[in-house]
Amino acid sequence: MANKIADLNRYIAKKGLKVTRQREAVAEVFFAEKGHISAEELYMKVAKSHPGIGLTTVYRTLKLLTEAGLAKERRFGEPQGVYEKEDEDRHHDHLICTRCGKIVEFKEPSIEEMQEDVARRYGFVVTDHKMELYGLCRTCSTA
Amino acid sequence: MANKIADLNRYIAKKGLKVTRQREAVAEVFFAEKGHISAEELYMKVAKSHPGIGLTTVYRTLKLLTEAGLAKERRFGEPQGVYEKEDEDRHHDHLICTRCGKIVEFKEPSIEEMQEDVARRYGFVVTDHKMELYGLCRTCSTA
DNA sequence: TATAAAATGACAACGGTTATCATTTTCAGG
DNA sequence: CCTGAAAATGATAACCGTTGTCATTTTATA
Repeated sequence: MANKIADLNRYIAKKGLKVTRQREAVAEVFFAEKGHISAEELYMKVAKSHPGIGLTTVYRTLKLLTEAGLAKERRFGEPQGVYEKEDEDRHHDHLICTRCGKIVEFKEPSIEEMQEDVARRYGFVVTDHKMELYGLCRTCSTA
Repeated sequence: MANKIADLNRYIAKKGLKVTRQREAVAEVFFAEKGHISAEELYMKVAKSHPGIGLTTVYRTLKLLTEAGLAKERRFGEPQGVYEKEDEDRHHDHLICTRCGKIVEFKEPSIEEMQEDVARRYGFVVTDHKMELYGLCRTCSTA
């Protein structure tokens, strides 16, 4: 967490940019998040501890975090993007409940292998992937 | 193709809606398409043979086609949505070249099985899924 | 053919995101 | 420490894809 901030500052230094209170505030709240968060949501959470920080700055910081490889933007069907932490433990996929909106992350290494396999057959070199399963979670399917 | 139009008209009748020249024109161009097309692109193609048809009508027709189960909206990371034909041969996935933008469709039944399996472990009932592999196509990776 | 219901097209409005720009802040170098 | 150039900020306007509005036209049923 503190090291995440350090990672960000290292990236900032490397790019000749500047460390600011606002960036640290946004990054801090972002890294404290568990799952996925939209720019708007993050903006409102940040506002609680650091009022005055603009939505624009939140967007800019999220873009910076993404460039630094510390965040990843996702889009689950809707036009609104959400961001998640990009940690060492990457390449997870998502189960999305279409009724309550719950999102569960999972990993399945054997699927990865199969993906590589398929890609090879079509002459592709895979650099990234996205897999989303839509359906009903336990609660919603039994209710 | 003609039967696609027939399908659409059947859906229109069932819903108590009305068959119009505009809808047929949009549907015709849409069904003649090979891969994925955005509303804007479709609008421009339609304009060639049927000038005067508005972008709004194209959007409305695409929505209608989607409701009828004849089209499917997709979003490949970008905010702009694209539409593809939804044929009997559904549940295919996508390989997307991040350099040239080429999109290849593929099917891999064994991946489907695995998806079911994963979902079951998390108590989910899967109704739909999306899998996208991003990378470089043969041309782009060798160039 | 008259009529009610629905579709159209032009345009405004919307939501999420990005650009603009004057002002403030950071951080070298002296 | 200062000073100054480069960059960041926040307010706001603009943007883009998409949807709503509404007066007018078209469809299809009686």
